[in-house]
Amino acid sequence: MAVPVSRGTTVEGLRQNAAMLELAILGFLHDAPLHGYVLRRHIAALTGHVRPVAESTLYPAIKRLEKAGLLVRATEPGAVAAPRHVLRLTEEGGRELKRRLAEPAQREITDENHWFTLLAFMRHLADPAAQAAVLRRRLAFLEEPTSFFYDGERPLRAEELDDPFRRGVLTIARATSRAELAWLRDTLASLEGAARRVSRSETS
Amino acid sequence: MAVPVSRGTTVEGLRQNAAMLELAILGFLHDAPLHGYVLRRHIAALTGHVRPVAESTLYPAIKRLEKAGLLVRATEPGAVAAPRHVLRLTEEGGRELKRRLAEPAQREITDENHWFTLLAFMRHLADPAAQAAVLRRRLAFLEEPTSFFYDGERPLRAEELDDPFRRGVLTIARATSRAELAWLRDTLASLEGAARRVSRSETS
DNA sequence: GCACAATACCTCGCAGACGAGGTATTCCGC
DNA sequence: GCGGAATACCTCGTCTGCGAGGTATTGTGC
Repeated sequence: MAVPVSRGTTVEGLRQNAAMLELAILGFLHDAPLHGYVLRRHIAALTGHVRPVAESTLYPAIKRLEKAGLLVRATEPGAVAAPRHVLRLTEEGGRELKRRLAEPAQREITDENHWFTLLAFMRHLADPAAQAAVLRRRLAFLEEPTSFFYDGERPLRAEELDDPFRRGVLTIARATSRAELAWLRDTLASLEGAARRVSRSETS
Repeated sequence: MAVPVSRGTTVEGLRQNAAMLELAILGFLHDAPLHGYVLRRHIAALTGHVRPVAESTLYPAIKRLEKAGLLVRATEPGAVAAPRHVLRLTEEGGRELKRRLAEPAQREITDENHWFTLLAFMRHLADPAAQAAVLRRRLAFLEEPTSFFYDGERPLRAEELDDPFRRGVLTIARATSRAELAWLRDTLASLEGAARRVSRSETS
């Protein structure tokens, strides 16, 4: 099974959900300055169907990022209603976004919700070699032989289960894994091609 | 887009992650009495590769369930080390498990992590009609045309995206969805057969 | 015979999630 | 001319998540 059940479990520090939300905020603001209400709708579109974000979670998150100097607010007269706080990424905010995209916590790699959020903004990490490095971490995770159900140490396969619901979990997970592995290998190949072209043009 | 951005966001009340952990505890204890340490390894095997659970989250959760009368402890001399607290589901705990399996919060239906946990213990909800009702909720969710990325109101398809990473998200999500829809329809058909057999034998 | 890992459980404190509630403005239907 | 919805933001209190740390016992390698 090789499931580590020792101190700490993750080295990565607290705030796993917060990290995902903050990444989405930074990612959307990298495209264009937005005010909170529109940002909320963007986030609802991205992850809301799976995992809704409450207003009372979003607004404090914006404040945290402002306090950390990653974004600034400009109050504008409301176009249609109350005055709006237009949020703009600072240079430090842009750097932090790239750092978070390049060095995601392990949970960001393993949890599909987090991983999809990471992928949604991965293009902002302009360097193809750095992008490939992150995809390779996901590839390594998917290549580990893990199941959800075990007979002692041995992972069980769908065919070995009587329970139709547990069999469903494994069937679905396997289909996802197959599709993602194919996509990962394709995309890694083209990123590695791009990385070679970049390094060639730099040395010439 | 039809993403509701109004009061509340979810009616279901707090404790979404807690609900998932508690379900896993109740579900494992329904099979057999366990002590905390073994329970922790079971949970690590089930969801730990994706989303590890810290000791300092598990033990308080056990206490909550004990306080709520859903499980009882019996202290046993440690077989190999310190004394162990063997946890056993109460009758009320068994009923609560079934209630949670039959009436999951919406997040339990939409978030894959939660949904897989629900499926892992769905067999404890012995009634095939009740099981089918839960699967139908997931089916309805998957049949809604939702994307992660939009052009205004219109959901974008993988082919329309330039960004290879966002295209990946949609490709993977589509593969998952296809596999799950096939499994859901199969399983619903056989559950509905089982439900008919049950009701026939009850009336005869 | 001594350190170290594994077993087995616990508390504390900080920070985050979010429902409930509040405020103010504008637009639309009637 | 008024009620309701949408826009736009905010605070408060409660509960939860979890890293850091603590305690005690048994088994294993050197």
